[in-house]
Amino acid sequence: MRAATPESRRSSPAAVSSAEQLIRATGARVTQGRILVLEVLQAAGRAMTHHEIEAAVAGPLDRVTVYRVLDWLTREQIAHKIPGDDRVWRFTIAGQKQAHHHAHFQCTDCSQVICLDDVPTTLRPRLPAGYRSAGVEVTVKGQCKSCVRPAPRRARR
Amino acid sequence: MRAATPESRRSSPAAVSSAEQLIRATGARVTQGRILVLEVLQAAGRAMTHHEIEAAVAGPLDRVTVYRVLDWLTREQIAHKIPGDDRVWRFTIAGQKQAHHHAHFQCTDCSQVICLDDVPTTLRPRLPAGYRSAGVEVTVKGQCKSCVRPAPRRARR
DNA sequence: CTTCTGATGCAATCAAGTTGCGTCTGTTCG
DNA sequence: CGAACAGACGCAACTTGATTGCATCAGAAG
Repeated sequence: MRAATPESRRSSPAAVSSAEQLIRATGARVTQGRILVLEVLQAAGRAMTHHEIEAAVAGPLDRVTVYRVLDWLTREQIAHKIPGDDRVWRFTIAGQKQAHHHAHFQCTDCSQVICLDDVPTTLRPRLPAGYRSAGVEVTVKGQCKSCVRPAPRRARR
Repeated sequence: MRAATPESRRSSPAAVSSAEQLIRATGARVTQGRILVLEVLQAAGRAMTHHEIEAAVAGPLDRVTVYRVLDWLTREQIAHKIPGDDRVWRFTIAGQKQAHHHAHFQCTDCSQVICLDDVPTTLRPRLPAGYRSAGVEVTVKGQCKSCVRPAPRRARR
């Protein structure tokens, strides 16, 4: 799975991930923080909060750095920033099919967010005169797999 | 438009509003704070932040009281709590047609939110196995009337 | 009018997120 | 390879929307 990069300067055996390539492609600096955070996001199949990401990152990365990396990833369109019902941002890797329209699912019990890729958000709502639409966000509310049957996991707050 | 209430104990000429009736119907106490906040929400045709509501209320109501009234209104299903892109809650009166499905519009410039009542949110997205849907929220992103043409009003923050 | 429950006001507190600044480190260039 | 520079990082302080504890006040019932 080795990529075209000439040599791995890092000792980690799983080095030169697609994360690193993705970051390098932007032309910006390829730093440890960016690689680690992006790898975490890629590994997770769901939207993660800043807290979760910070905890999941291997090396100890500063709170603020994680915020800044996430902000940068969002600006670079690599990640996607989602407002939740608990006033906490969540982030996911922005896949290509999620370019303009795609839907999210948010659990009303544990606030977890996942992406729903196969939702045809073809509806074109009628806006009041003078308003301009730039896209539609669809969020399905309900209970996730983990909360629908067992005792609901309450949101961490 | 006078209601069945025997006597208005308040000096305000426009007394015994539908707000007061609505609150009385819940069986809970009819207090000044609740009336004032609900009247503000009813008068506004859009979603308001806590700040806006506090400013719009006539008598000086404590910050915390406004929070608590809004919380109560939301629990009572009279109001509707909307998470925005600026980490600020917004509230609207929950009309009957907005019972389960209805859409919001949020301006990407000034963060203002309005309700779109006539959006047929008939889409029924396919969820992963084990997930249970409890409703769909549709949010249209774009520019509002005030921000589409003149210099954009930046969000208050 | 009295009583009682629950709403209110005030102050303190919380937590997610942001900012300023000095230091460190990728990257480039010689 | 080593120096130089811009940009990223770490730390601490700060901002702000929202929440909580507690003493007091005020609807509603009797």
